[in-house]
Amino acid sequence: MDIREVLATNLKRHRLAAGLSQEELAHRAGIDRTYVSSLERCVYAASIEVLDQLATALGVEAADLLQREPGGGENNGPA
Amino acid sequence: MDIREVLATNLKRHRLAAGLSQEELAHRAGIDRTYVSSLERCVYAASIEVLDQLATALGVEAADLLQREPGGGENNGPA
DNA sequence: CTGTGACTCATAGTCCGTC
DNA sequence: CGACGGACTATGAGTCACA
Repeated sequence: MDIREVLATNLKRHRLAAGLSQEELAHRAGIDRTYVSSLERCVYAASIEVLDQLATALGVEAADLLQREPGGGENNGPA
Repeated sequence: MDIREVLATNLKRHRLAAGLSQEELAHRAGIDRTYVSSLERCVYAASIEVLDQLATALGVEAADLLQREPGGGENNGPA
């Protein structure tokens, strides 16, 4: 599982949990609306700088946005 | 406190804890020798992709490298 | 409100050599 | 082994128009 997906998933989860639209989050984080969209669609591997901005705008820690889900991208074996 | 400093500090701490040189870590993470040096000197704001590579090479989670130190750049709140 | 292609600019990331 | 500068390439960062 790419780290981008982890970020995209967590970003969306936290954004929805905060009851914000992509536009609202983008506005709060001081970044472009379409950029947030791109991040949630794994178009980019964000730098830690925007990661920090996003986290602050969501009221969480940067590390929270990189927390991998136990069972989310679970791999059932090659068989 | 810049997020870069947090990364630089944690990166160095974990690298030393693992008993690795910058060269060794760079080799294990599959990234450039001088890049690790630059990261520890806050020259760049790494993307989450290299962050993940570094974390894996160190045997920790990407989120661990972004964990802020309580007491380092402590801010007493906006109030 | 959100996804997407296209585009420009900045910088992340590599390679090389030196101290 | 680690800091450092330069040149280069790949990709992230930021913005617009349209569906």
